[in-house]
Amino acid sequence: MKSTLANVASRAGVSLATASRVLNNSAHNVTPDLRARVLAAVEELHYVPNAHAQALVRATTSTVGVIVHDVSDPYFAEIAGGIQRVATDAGRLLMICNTYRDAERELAYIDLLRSQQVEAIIFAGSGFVDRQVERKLTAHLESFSAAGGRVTFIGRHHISGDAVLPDNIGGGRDMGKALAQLGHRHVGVICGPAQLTTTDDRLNGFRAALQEAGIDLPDEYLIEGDFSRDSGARAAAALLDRGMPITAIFALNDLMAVGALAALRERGIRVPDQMSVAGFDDIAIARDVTPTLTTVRVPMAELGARAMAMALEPPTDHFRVEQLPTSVILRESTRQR
Amino acid sequence: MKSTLANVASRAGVSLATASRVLNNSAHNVTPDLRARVLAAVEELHYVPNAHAQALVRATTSTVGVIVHDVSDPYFAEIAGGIQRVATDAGRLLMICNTYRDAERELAYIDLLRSQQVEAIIFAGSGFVDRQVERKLTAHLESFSAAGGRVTFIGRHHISGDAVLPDNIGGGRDMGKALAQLGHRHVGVICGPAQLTTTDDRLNGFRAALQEAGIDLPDEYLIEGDFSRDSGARAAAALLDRGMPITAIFALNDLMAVGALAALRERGIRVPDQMSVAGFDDIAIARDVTPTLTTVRVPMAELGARAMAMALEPPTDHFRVEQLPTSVILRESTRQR
DNA sequence: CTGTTAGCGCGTTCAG
DNA sequence: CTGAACGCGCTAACAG
Repeated sequence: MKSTLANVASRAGVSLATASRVLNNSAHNVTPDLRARVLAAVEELHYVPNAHAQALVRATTSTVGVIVHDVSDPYFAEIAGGIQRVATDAGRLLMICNTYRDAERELAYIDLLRSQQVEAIIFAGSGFVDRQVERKLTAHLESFSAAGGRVTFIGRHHISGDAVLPDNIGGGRDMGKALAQLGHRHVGVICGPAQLTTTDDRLNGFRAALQEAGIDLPDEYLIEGDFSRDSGARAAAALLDRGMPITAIFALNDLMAVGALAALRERGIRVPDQMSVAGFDDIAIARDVTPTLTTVRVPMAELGARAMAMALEPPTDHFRVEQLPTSVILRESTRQR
Repeated sequence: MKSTLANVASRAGVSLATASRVLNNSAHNVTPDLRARVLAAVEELHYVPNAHAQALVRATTSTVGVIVHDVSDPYFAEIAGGIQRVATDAGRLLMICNTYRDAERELAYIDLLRSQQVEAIIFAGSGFVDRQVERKLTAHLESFSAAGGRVTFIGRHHISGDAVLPDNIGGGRDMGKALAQLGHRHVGVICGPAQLTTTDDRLNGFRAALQEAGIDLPDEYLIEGDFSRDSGARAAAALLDRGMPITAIFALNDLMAVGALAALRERGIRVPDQMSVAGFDDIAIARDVTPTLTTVRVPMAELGARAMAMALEPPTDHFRVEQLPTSVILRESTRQR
């Protein structure tokens, strides 16, 4: 016996409409007697409404899509946690999709989520600088928004929509100031993928601060990673091989900084005595590596929570952009030069 | 203009059925001419099929539910990654739900996923020893299975269903042997929540190995944590405060071991010189903490991948149970006594 | 090869 | 206060 409203109704000896009403606490009142009979039938049949049938007839779905680069990356895991919390409180279900930084997959997921009639889509993680990609993205989202779907971005700009951003430029600048103040004049930087806006912002802020302090940041001091731990290790090694007089390494995220720490250890270079290391994000393990990692704290969970909240609020006539502050946290991996 | 099949059909000047056929590559062949017109209309209208309407009429949904304790825990993040990979390859969409170890929430999610008509539910993470809870769980799952839903468990037994298990008992035993061999005769153990089967298995295996080596494991050497990093730190501190002659601490998961490492560092106790520390799982950061962490490797991603694969295979007449091997990995945090 | 039609399970008018 | 009937968007017979 399938668990459908019709079965519940007939078992309770009432009409379909009545059964529906008691399940939805409809404005129409139902006789306590009938109500009880329906509830009993629901219990006996282990009835749960078919969400798809409901979705077909209701205006909205109460499920929201989340598109991230990779949830198993602690940065996104933290953000997802923040989103989840607010979503759960609001009775929303999450569909989490990993793009693994593939722009095409991102587009495919938008369609997929659209086909699921999600009420909102939250993008977490940096966007692509590529103009072409952004255009396609916008086109795909347009049909979604047109149908009443809400869209929110976390840490991505150059795009039309509500957004909540960590202050990447400010964070980069503050780290630049901090390292300059510590007396470092030659700093190697492990960047993220060139086409990500996050990379741009953090680096630009950092470079600006150095310039203010009269410090140059030549191109050969820069090296590209992909925000993963292992790429950080490789990049640090490569940086060392270039034989430059650097006294500090700034990785544009913590995961790469952790990799750099490992690479330095392997080569017997003591941190911070021989080389200072700094990261960005302040993921949980930043406190557990040795030495503990100096970094820029990004309020990840809060970023996620705010984005979810915005997506649930009624749309405004203009796009809202919220910026959340970042702050440098000095730990053991950096020291005065 | 809403994006529906009907609109696509009328725009292409064909019938609903024809439009449906070209979109589903139905066995029925369609004239190239008509096919092209439909495809063009799809393009212009940015049409994506309504998954709910499809679900209502199709046998199965191609989305599977995943119930975990907490995805932002690296252990589950790894497992989820493995599930995700196989799911993506098989064209399945994932709905990930966090229970935060709340048995009630777990039951609620089963109903929720059932209402979403998911084709399978995968449970990741230890079950509860509680008989009452298991009974309720089984009851909820029964109606799901009865309707053709598939169920797979990761690391949970005492329950009827297909399962893939890490060899927790064997892992515990091997670690017991290893520590005994290193000469440790007084080992403090930081356990997980008492009602989780994982805690039982790992501890029982460990205790058995110690006994074989003629080593006692008195109750005051045990302390309960909740598998989180901070609980590990607290537990280690408490263990030290008891003033016992322990020379090693075995935490039943890596996260707690990392916490213990932090607590020891804070008290100025050198690892492994003054105290050896071991964990369980081999999460990524086990290699990045200092000293690197001795642990029992659990093939987490593989666990997830196998579970997803099993859920996708046709059901058998009996429950299948696969056990994946674990192995001790000796690193720097333990040493000969 | 193509079009017409009958449901899938549910919420919601509209009469009674 | 209750029930019958319609339609959401789509697929799968069934005719033509």
